[in-house]
Amino acid sequence: MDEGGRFGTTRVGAKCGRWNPTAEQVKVLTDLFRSGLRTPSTDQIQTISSHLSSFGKIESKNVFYWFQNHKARERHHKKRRRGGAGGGGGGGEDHLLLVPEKRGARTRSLPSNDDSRKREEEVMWEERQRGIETLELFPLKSYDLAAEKRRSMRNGCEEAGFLEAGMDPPLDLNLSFL
Amino acid sequence: MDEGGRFGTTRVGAKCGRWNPTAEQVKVLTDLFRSGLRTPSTDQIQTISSHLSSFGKIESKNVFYWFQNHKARERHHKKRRRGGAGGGGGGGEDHLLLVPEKRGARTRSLPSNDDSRKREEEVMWEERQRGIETLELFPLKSYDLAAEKRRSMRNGCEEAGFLEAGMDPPLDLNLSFL
DNA sequence: AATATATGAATGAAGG
DNA sequence: CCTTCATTCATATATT
Repeated sequence: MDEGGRFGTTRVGAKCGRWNPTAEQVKVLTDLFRSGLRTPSTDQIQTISSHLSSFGKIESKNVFYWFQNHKARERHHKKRRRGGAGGGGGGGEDHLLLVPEKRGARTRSLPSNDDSRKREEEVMWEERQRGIETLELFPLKSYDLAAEKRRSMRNGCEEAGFLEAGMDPPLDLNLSFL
Repeated sequence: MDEGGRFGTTRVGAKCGRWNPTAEQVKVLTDLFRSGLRTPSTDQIQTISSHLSSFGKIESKNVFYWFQNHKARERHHKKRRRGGAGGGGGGGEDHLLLVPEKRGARTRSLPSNDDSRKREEEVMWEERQRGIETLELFPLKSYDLAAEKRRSMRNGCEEAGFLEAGMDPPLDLNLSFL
């Protein structure tokens, strides 16, 4: 059937688990995207979400994920371009007035002139790596916890399946090693 | 499409190129986080990593990234509210025994061994470390430890009525609000 | 109904 | 720390 079922607040598959954008919401989001907006700031997300809430339930994270996904897929979507299905509804005519968001204007407003606060945390990690790499090989201490578990695979991608099957993990959360 | 994703214990199906934490690993990390640990030191990272290696392949950087991501996202989830995800599979009780670190024994500062290189960045970190030195006791807010794995997705509709913010959004499609 | 595709949601990894 | 990219999982929807 056509996607006509998802109009207004009467969406066919509108369950509670997952946000199902209405056609209007998608349209606005798409317009914003086509206008150049790719990574909205927190403030913009809030604003967009508030305005889009008039068309149905929506949260800020939905807007955040939408742009995140749309941007990521727009780039990797050049190969298998297929008809718009699912939420790709659309079809509508409306003009959009959007002011182009300047890149770099985030909520955090990182001052560009303040270079003194330029802490090199990357270096921090690099230094950490150096120390860890040389330490990770030899045993640190003795843990009774290590003897508790009998892991079957330490090498390879597939882990064991004794965890989530419904049984409790064989370990007791004794984290006193810290 | 292949849907053999997270079945059983871990997210089997993921490739080996990326760390795929097991349920136990996530549980331990979550417990540590709940205990107040936010920015583990190098020592703590390597210790945690060593212990967690019993449950599967893991590297120090995985622990480092996990805490970084978890902290950042936990903060965002304050506003973004997460949807139906994991469901707290297993989720039993978790008794955590954390030995408070000795005050003054800065985990980050390497002992007066022969550490000749001391960056300024570390000083910045030290002041932050002080925050977690005295965190073992005060109760953290309830963290959603239900995000470990998604196995029980048969959750009923939790809500459908409470929208955030007002119910009187302007109907104009003018997106000049940005 | 079964399969395929689109897309929402989550998170590991990395950059700055 | 904060922001962003890349992958992956999970599910709604379309198509056959």
